[in-house]
Amino acid sequence: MSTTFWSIPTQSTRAWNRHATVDLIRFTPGGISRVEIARQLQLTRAAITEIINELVTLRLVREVESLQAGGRHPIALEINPHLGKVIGIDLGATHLTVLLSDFSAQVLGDIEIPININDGPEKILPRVQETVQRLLRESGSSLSEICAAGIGVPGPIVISAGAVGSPPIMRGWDQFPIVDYFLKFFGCPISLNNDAELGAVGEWAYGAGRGVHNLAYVKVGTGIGSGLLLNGQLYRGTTGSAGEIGHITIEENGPQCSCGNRGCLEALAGGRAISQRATDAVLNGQRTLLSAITPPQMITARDVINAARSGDLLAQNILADAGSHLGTAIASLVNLFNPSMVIVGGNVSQIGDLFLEPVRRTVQHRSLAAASQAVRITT
Amino acid sequence: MSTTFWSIPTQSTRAWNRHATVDLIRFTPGGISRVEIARQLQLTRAAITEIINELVTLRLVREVESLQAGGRHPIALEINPHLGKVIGIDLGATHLTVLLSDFSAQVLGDIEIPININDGPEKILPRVQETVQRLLRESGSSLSEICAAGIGVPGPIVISAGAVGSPPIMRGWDQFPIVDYFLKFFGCPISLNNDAELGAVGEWAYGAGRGVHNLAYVKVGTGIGSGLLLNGQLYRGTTGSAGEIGHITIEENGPQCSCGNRGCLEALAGGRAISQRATDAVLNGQRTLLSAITPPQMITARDVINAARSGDLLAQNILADAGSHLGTAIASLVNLFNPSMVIVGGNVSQIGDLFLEPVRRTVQHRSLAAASQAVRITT
DNA sequence: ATTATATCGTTAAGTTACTTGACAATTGAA
DNA sequence: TTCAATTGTCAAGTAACTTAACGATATAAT
Repeated sequence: MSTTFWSIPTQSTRAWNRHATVDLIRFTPGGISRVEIARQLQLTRAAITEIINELVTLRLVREVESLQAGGRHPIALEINPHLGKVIGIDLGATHLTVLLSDFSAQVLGDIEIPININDGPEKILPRVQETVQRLLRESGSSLSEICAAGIGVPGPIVISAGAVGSPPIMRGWDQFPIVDYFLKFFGCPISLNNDAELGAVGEWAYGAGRGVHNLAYVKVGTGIGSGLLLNGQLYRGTTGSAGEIGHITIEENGPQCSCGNRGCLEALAGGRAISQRATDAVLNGQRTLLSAITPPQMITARDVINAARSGDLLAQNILADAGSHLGTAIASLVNLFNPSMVIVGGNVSQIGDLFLEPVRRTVQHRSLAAASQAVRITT
Repeated sequence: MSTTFWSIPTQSTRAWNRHATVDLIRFTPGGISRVEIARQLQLTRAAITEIINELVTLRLVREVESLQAGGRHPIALEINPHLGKVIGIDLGATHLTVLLSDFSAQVLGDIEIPININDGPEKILPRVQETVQRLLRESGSSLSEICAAGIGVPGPIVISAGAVGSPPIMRGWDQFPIVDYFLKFFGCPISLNNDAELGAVGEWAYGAGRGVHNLAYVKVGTGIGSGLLLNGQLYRGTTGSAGEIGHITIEENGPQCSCGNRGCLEALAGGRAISQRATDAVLNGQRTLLSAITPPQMITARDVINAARSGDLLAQNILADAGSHLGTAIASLVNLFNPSMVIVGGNVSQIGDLFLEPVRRTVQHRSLAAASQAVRITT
């Protein structure tokens, strides 16, 4: 819409373009030439030359070998990997993943351990700290080398407070100053983000959604969240809680959800709903590989996924059913957003088309033609 | 998100700022000074002086009387109303409204007539033409004075074609070149837009949502549509069909909808659902003012609204019920978008809190606290 | 081997659209 | 009458591009 009031941030235009240049270099494996950057950013070679000169003197970018043929060989540019290291922390509902990488996003090591997010920050955060230190030891790095850390959590972020705000599946974490905690530990810039939003940006940068302007990333785990990339920008809403697809209503009188309502998507297709349905089926005496797990109350969503992969019919049916419910929610999302791509992530997406087919079919069926024809759904 | 690739549109920066200036003048009743424009657009007085000089020589803007006190009086600027006139056409499912205004958005006259949109463009468009000519005659204007026309339709727009694409409630209009048709008639720039999107921009510019950055406008009529203003920009999606809230699923096994699915919002809270429920109630012999209308099949949504205003209990219940369903859908929208305001428009919104209260209650109840606390719902 | 052609990166001059800072014009209040 | 407060304007300066020419390499053709 052209009726937006805005002015050019004159003092920072160069900063924007510098940032865009760095991102472009980072997200192009194998390096990229000045001319190619100029083409993609719609600037002239001369302008890029100047920006690159700055970045090279800052030692953020370095020149590597030449590339193609057809004339003078372009000089490949890449992020200087020796500038420092980066820590990534993925705080899930049931698992914690810590990851170490260098500045060019090369992974140097990672650790995954089971946790229960509802133990609260006082118990969990020290465990995160231990895990980070173990990872640093194991990969022969030291804390002083870390020059940035990123944290992903399954709840809405209050940016100003550096905390999560009234999260539906993170009991005890409301308003806890997570960023401050890690700031004291790492002593370097900390970025706290919603896990699904990170997924959306990740897919846009490296994955299936590369370069797509309107993209939704739906992360299915214990909870269900989504990250929205609209008009090429991450959209977070007024208070940073946009994309909470897990608690939109599918059935006005559906089953009870942990958030207190009835018929939420999460109550029909979330990790707990899947394990619950499996438990019920086993208790009812249905024939399935899952009967091997005792007591049946201990069946997890991951067990169901594994059984489905091994060909277990009951598990496959449960997942197809969840996929169909997810499809209904995604159809609503498609009607509202009209994105060009929806990417389904999380553990269930690993079983592939077995889960994705019911999703696709339901979306095709339940969303308007104008929108459903434009959307691609993948993992 | 800072990882967006963009470059300053150098050739058009000035055009942007000029446009922003014009908008600011237009949307400030009583005129605005150069200094105030400079403050709001975050530019210097000198820059604004230059832009204003251009606009004044173009005769688009003119200087009026002085304003306040406290120093030298600022010179008020306003849009030159004598530059030309503008036609607005609102093509609803059951009614057509044509409106004539001058350049400063002062309404000079309007006409409303009942139509049936499903008669198709071949029948309807000539009637629009007649109505426009009648309005021009009645207000003493001529076709040659018109220098712009805006058209609102209740369906998704295909901008490149100047037409609507597979609209759920506009049978026979698919891909009909509406813009071309009016271009031949008016011979001036035509702007074709979705009615709900126009509503969103209108509320943002003049109405309850002035200056709000994340705004959803929900238009409840025969169909239900919505216009989305995200990050201060109108969001239309990949193919221009974003905001189709009318066909998101509320009940997976709900009643049949005209779009072919089950349990769409429109099938539960749209104009046709309201009149249908009233007809059924009368046929079942319930006591209501609506029994006066014969045959009961002829009861319209507007009749139900009128009865509710007169205190009819049945009508009030039907509308409260529809409001509750609408609330469920808006709750989903709030969870996904986290807007700071939702504005409910259309005919039903005229009855005010009687309809809005169930909407508010359901949204409060069904959406996450982080999002529902930030949102205001009005008409 | 030499020349032609193509592409890459750099440099210098020009342009746009601002900002800075000085200044005259206007007004209410001391 | 003088002062302080504002508004609007003007001239000079600046950031961040663009244009255009040029030198540096590389492959392909003669």
